[in-house]
Order: sequence, then C-alpha cells, then structure tokens
Amino acid sequence: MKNDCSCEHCKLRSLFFFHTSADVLELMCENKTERQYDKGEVIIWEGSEIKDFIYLKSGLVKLSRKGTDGKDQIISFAKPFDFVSLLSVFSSSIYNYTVTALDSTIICAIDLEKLKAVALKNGEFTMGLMNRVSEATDRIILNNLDIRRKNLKGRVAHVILYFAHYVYKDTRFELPILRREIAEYIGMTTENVIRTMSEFRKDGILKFDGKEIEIVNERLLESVSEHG
Amino acid sequence: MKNDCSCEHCKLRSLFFFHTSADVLELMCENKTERQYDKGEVIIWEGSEIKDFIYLKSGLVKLSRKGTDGKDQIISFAKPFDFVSLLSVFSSSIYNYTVTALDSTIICAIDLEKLKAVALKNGEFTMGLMNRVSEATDRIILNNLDIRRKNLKGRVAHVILYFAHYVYKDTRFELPILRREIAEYIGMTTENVIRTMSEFRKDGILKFDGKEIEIVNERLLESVSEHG
DNA sequence: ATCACAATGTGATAATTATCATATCAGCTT
DNA sequence: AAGCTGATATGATAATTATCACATTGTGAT
Repeated sequence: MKNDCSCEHCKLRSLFFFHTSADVLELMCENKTERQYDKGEVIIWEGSEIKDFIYLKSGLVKLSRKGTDGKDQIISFAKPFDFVSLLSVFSSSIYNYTVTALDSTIICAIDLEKLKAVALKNGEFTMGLMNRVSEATDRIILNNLDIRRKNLKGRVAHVILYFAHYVYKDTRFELPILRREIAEYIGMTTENVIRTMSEFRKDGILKFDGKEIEIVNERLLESVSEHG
Repeated sequence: MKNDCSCEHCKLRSLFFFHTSADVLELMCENKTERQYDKGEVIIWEGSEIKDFIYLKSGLVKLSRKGTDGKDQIISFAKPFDFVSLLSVFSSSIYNYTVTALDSTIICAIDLEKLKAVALKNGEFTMGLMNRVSEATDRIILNNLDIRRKNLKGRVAHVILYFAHYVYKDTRFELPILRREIAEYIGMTTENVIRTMSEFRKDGILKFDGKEIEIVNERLLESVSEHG
C-alpha cells in the first residue's frame, strides 16, 4: 500500500480525465490508496457500503451477484481501462455486486466523498467520468444482449473469444475462470459448458494443456459463436 | 410542438437537477423541444446520430435492438422519471438502440451540444445527470439478471408483475405490448409466451378481456415469478 | 505420500423450450 | 359483407438444455 503519487505518470490518468486541473491532481495524489489482491480474493463484497471510487490499475476481475436462490450470476469481467466502480457508485450507497480478482490485481481507491466534492466543482472532470461510466455500462448491457441471442455452443464460443480477443489478445492463454464460472456468466449449467468445451476439443477447434487453452481453428470458433 | 417554457413548473425538473441555476434554466427553456408521438411511432432509430438529450414527459416506450440475425431484442421499458437517453448519449455519437412509443408519449429534447456546454461548466448539474444515468442503467442490468435466473413461466410472470407494480400500479390494466414483444424481452418464443399466459388464465391467475388484463391471484403470480 | 475435496469429464434420462402446422379471432380495408 | 392481415391460440413433434449419477483428474493440506 504505497502512496507515492505515481499516478502523475500513470497511463490510466489520461483515460479518466480530460484535463488534469489542480483540484483533480490533488484528489488523485492525496486521497488515493493503492491495493493489491491475489487471485481469488474478494475486492468488494455485495451489500457493503460504498466508500471509495475504485478502478483497476492492473489485473482482471469478475463482477458477480448472488441471486435470491443463492446461485451466483456473473455480470461481467473487467480489465484495466474498464471501470470497476461502474454500477451503484453514483446511484446507491451499497454495492449490489461482488468484485473478485481473477488474477493478481492492483486497484486504486479514491475516497468517494472527496471525489464527489471535486466533481461538484469541476464539470469537465465530471463529464469525463460520466463518459467512462456510460461507456462501460453500455458494454455490459450490449454484451449481455449478444449472449442472450445465442445458444449453448455459441455462448461458450463467445466467452472464449472474449478472453482471446479482448483480454489476452492471443489465441493461446491461460483461462482465468472455471467452467462453473463460464456457466454462471452465460446462464447455462456447468456440465453443459464442460461438454461443449470437450466437443470443441474433439472437433479440433480448441486444445487444452492444463489451464492453458489454445484456439486452433479461430474461424470455426467465430462461426460457432455467430450461428451456434 | 410548443416551447412555452412550461418546464419551470414541470414535475420532472426536480428529478434531473439538484439546483436550477441560471444556465440550467436557460438551457431547458431556450433549447428544448417538446414532441408528441402516438402508440407505435418510432422516437429514435437505431443507427441515427445523437443530436439531443431526450427524456420522457409522459407515456411509455420500449428500447430495442436489431440483432445481426434480424430478430429484435427488447432491452427495457421506460416511463417518465426513467431516462430515455440513457445509453450511448455520453459514450457514442450513434444510437445503438431504437426507442418506440408503446402509448401516446411526450418527450422533451434538449440540444446535446448545448447540454454538454452547460455540463462542462456546472459540476452540480453534471453530477445530478450522472446519478440519473447510473440509476437507470443499473436498473436495466439488474432487471436483466433477474429475468435470466428464471424459467419461461417465471419470466412471463415477471413481465406482467412489472407492468402491474411498476408502470400501472394496479392489478387491472391494458397490456401495452404484444405477446411477441414479451417474447423479445424475455428471450423466449412468442408461442410459448402465449401458451404460458393461457395457462395462467386456465389456472385462475389471470383474466383477459380484450387488451385488458387482470391479475386475479397476485400472490400465486408472484410465487410463479420467483420459483417458476 | 495420502487424504480430502473440488474440478473436470461423460453418459443416460428427464425436463424445458423451439419449431412447425393449423385454426380462430379481431381489426381494417374495400 | 367479404376479404385480408396480423395476433392469439393450441397441438404434435423435434431440439435443446438440465438433472442425476458416477468416474477421473488435479490440488492443497497434513
């Protein structure tokens, strides 16, 4: 937990703020805390009070929610440049989702009251913030719509391509989530996700090597993602 | 299409803005257009340029999107006090959804460039705006998650209860959408929605009289909504 | 190393939902 | 009034997905 004002040179800075006026810089430097989480650690608990505005500096997380039936549902995944403090922060005082690290993850937390105080005085800053929040929530909604259109095979293909294209930018990567978590994300059962991935392997679309996954036939996987 | 600055007394005003400073009042009075749409008319076309910030004054609308396969998906419904210009407006220059009136509807349109100009100078106004946008998109995401947890019967029950509780605040109302539109909203087929509603009728949960629908056994409908 | 436990993997069967076919009904036009 | 069209309605069947049962593999703790 350091506070060396390294954000002055942080790559993320430009994404959050149009200008970096004196009050915004002070907010970031004096009132931010950096925290590191290991894979599997919970960063935010559903139901806890929102005290900070949080964003990802590095790593990968999942946003999930416990249904009334006790079953978890995964809302979305987020990597740096995606916001984490998306939902709730400006419309609720309580988080209505849990954020869990899927990999070693570093977050920056800015005291929410102080951020709001700056935002009230600085429209430019607030507009930048709103742009980001709007963009990130849009992506969640549209992605969920996209998944809803597809059948089991298409949904599984969608998730694998999501990690390949959007997160790792490689056709070979270590899958950061369990089969069960894929199921929680796409709204199918764990068994069927496993079965589908086995089929992809048998069909020569995927190769597994421990946690490693390799997309052998990307074109076919994309076709499956579109047309089942 | 009138412009008599009636927003000064508009009930909605308090919801959008914390304070109504001079610049905000001028924005609303000088740069707003009021438009009326009949049931079925399209207010915003998917793919069109975003020129205005739009909100509902009265009526009811649906937000929908045409999938790559040509099939419509309904994202959400909105009534006054829900925003319409939720998604896209602050993160895109093009609407990625269509807004259609489900009933006679009046909207207010504020020139987006002028709104942005005010927002840049007025952090308080922008914060109020962000609160609203965040609240509305949160509701869409959580509602979709809720529907995803349920089976066919539960989803149909959910939609009927949504209109009863949230829109009409009555157990008897005129259903503003077709069976097909319920299907497009919950991701099931039209036939199965029709079948399910017929079952509800046969089971004494619902009564139909033309377009009118009456919830006879609300407790049972709620139970079906929760546990299928 | 062994035990315990969770994750992966696979098959058989049941339940759910989609598809296709066809009928009736309501509203609208001529 | 007749004819057209889209919405509602219903049944039979096919396709998809869930459930249950059980085997195997992997992983962490002692």
